[in-house]
Amino acid sequence: MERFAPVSEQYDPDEVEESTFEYWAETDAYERTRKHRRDGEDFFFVDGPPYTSGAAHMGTTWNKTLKDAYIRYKRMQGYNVTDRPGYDMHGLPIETKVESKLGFENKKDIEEYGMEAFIDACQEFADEQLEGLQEDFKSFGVWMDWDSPYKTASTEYMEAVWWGFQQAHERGLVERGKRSITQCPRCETAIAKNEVEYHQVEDPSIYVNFPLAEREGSLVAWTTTPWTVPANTFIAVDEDVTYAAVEATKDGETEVLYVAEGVVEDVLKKGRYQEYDVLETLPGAELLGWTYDHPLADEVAEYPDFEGSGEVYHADYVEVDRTGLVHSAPGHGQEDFERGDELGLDVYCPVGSDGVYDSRAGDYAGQFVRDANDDIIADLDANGYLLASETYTHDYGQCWRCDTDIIFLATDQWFITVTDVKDELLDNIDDSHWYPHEAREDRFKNFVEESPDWNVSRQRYWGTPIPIWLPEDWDGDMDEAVIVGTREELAERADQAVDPADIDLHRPTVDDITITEDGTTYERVPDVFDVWIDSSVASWGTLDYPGNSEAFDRLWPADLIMEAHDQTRGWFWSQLGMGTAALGEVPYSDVLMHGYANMPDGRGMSKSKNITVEPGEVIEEYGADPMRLFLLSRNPQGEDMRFSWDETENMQRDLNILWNVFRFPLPYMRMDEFDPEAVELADCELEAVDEWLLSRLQTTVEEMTAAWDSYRQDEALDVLLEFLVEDVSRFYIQVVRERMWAEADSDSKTAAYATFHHVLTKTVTLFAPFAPLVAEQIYGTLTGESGHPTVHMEDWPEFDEAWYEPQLEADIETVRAVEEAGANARQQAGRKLRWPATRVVVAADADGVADSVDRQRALLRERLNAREIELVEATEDWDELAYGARADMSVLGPAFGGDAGEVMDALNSVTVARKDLDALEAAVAEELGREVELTPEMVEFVTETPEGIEGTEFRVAGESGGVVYVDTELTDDIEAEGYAREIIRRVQEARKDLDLDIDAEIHLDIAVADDRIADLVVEYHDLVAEETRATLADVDEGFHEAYDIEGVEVTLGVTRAN
RNA sequence: GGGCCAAUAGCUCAGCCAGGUAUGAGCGCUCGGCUGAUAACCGGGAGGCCCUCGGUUCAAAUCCGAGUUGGCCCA
Repeated sequence: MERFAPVSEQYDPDEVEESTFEYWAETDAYERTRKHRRDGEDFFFVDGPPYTSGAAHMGTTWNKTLKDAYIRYKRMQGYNVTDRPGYDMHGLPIETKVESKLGFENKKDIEEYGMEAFIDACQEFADEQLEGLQEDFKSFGVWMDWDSPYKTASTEYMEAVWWGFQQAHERGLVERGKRSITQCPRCETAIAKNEVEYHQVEDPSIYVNFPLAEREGSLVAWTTTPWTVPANTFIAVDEDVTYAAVEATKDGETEVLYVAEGVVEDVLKKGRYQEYDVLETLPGAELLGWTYDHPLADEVAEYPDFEGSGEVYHADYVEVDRTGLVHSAPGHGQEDFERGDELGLDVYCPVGSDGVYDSRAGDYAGQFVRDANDDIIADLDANGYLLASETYTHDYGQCWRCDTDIIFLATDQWFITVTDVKDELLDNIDDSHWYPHEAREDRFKNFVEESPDWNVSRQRYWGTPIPIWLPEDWDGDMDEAVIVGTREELAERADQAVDPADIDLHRPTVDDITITEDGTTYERVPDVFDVWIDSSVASWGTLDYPGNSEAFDRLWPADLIMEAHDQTRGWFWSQLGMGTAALGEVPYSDVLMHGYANMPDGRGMSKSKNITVEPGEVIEEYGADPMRLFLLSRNPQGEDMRFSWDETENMQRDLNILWNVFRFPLPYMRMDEFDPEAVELADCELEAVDEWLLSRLQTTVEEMTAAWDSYRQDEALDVLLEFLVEDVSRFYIQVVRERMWAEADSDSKTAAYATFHHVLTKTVTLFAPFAPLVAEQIYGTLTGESGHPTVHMEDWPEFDEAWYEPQLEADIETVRAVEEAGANARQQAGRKLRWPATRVVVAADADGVADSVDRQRALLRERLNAREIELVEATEDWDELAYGARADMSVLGPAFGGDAGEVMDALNSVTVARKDLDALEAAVAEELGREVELTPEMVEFVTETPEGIEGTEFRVAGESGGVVYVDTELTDDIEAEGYAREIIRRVQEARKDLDLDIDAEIHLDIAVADDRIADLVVEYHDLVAEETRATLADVDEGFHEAYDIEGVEVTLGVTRAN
């Protein structure tokens, strides 16, 4: 880019985006930046892979923006950053999308269509989505290695999964087992707990009598799943609860029922018994071991009838609710399963993976379980075991993909038994640093402590095949199983010819491979891994390990990962588990856990409910950089974000200020052919404000760096924007304007140019990680050929002690406070800034303030347009002042106890003529109606503006600074200058209206209607001429305009000279 | 139902950990000013049951308890 080239008058995000993207492409900016840091210290960042279905939403956008910003920051600090993006491409969500695209209803349709073709369709779908996501991420300036993302569906990556699994196996952490799992009968697979969504459904609610075998009466249990009754194995009671034997009468017949004492009346009412009699009460412990007959023994010939079945046991999950006895079927319910496991009971489950009863279910065989509910209820009724039947609306789990009601089944699944290494997991957690720290201590540790073994198997197609080969009559001994870890290993052990360089590890290719060793042939189990397993190995999968070990040896474990808080139990956890199971270590060092992106009103975003703010819309409305700035201005540590259109607009305005600030000096620098390379800042004759701005830059750099390094880029941005808006725009530019405008070359002007150029270049460098697009444009315009090809190759600015002047910063802070108060006082006096004040009196409250004012008198005079600055030291009083007092409650509270508030009010309301404690006590006593004893520590005296003088208090660094008084007395000279400045302003306006270049010379004709004023103005003709680049002359043609200035008519004529 | 987090001006948020008058900040609103950055910039003003209820304390936005609403996670 050409240095100091003219730029558009306004910040236009669209234009900036377009030209920057073009520039990046032309110059290979990304590749060059990476190359530039090739020899830097390694920084291993790992991208948490987004799932490849759908476009980037605001949450993903926030996440990627944060990642991009931190990667850029780290690069600027010299690191060689790993920035490979990742995509999570396997799993049921994509399968169901493809199924619905192809019009499939269930697994059989897939088998008919052909597994290979179906998997190809899934691959194609995932690839398409991946491309869309990449384009989304690029659209807001993210720089990652888009040309070679890691894909969980790639052969290299699946191998990384296999390897990790094999490592876990070698540590003895893989086993097959029956578990009660949540099954989607449509998808015919187990689904993870977090994939279960809860909806309100209406289910049967039945009370079933289980007839006691060895004594009279029945046990009454309640259930909402009649279809689990065939699998009833035992009845659970609470041994510490009291139960009642009740003789109940209905329609002349009596029977004995056992229920918890506390619910007798409720149950009997449900059963519509007319009378009842409590025969006896007994503790639950006495019921233990009682036996009963299966209520569907006739219908289900092969009902659970084995050692220990049909008995009463204690269980912790029993509550005195409904009946106080719980129908338990370990083949279905999860708690039932666990208790049955403890009791050593067999697991009986007469239901297939599609939710259809098998032959063991007798009369119900072939029926879908939920469809059998009515028959079962009818049969129970016919058998005389139905006490009551009604319906019940409750939350019930459904498959997140297809909304089918889930069922609980005990089936054979593969597990990684992370519970065996729980202590190691908890130890390893301490090796990671979490931001915010509490998330690790509270949320994560709680979760890990309570987490069960991992069911890693899914009975599906589009996933990494589980690399387990089993002999035909396998007995469950893992030593007899073959677990393959790499392609090479597979090629070596397979019976078939396998080319490791070429093989696709997906089903069905691997399904056909067998292994024969020592005369035994092994076949692969048909399952695939749960998709969560894929991403759990990202820390080595992203490095193509084990296929390639160089990067792994050098980089692993990850230096940094960052995701939202839902990943606590997701990716943060799965990586810890897999890292520990496979390598005995936590695979990441730093974790930045951010929040969720919510709607402006605080609701969660939801694509399906059409409650979203789309990143594309925001970019279109306000631009990519403003959106990024907004996202990066939010606290990234745990807290949810509310998206705000208004705040995004504000960011655009702030960038417009950046644009204006940078644009301001360009015409002058161009005109004077300023060459930043030829001027050494240290050799310039810097003025105080220049030194001040350079010092402020150091402070800004230091504060920003500290914020970045503690993962608070939002605070860094605050500091930067404040520096830009407050220091550069609102102060430095205002002060430096006259120096820039001066016609003649001067050391002062050069110093201003050099300062400005240096500060702007550094400032835009500091902006680079936040707003990479506009930063690039500005940087290019400031540096031209002399800088790096891209701002993103710049080093992160370092704090430079040599330019740091804290005293000067404090001085200017005081100057600005005084200036602001002075402007206020002027306004009260109705005196414009253009009219000089004869004097300004600063009555300081503190020595430091007085010293600062004293040192900066010249600057203050200029800023306040005052002829004189008078200073009243802190130790002095100004005769005409009155004083008030302010209470210090930290002293007053303990001293006065309950009366403190009252004393405070009195103190605050009185005034005295002197800063005198006795006088104050007297005044307070008067106000309060009684004497109080005050100490100097209790009060702070404050100046108050006396009548007749225009004064305004000011504060410095949160402390009272003093009062600024403006004397607005008019003299001839002041009037003369006032009018002259009014004229200058109007001439400047005319110059602009006439579209004159800033260095164009003019002829100026001034006619003042009032003779006295006309004479006064003549005194300032030189000033007017200089400021407007004018020669005073008669102007007959061209611009003529009459103005009313303070009631005096002034006519100006302006024309271009020559 | 359980765990974690949040609630302060119209909006977005500081302040809370280490209790002491909310001079709260920016934006917005409004009135005024400035004027070769000008769709920029500066000053004044209005605007608060600090989510609710209890407790601790001389004193609570801040600490504690219960609740409400929202977010995430787990049932």
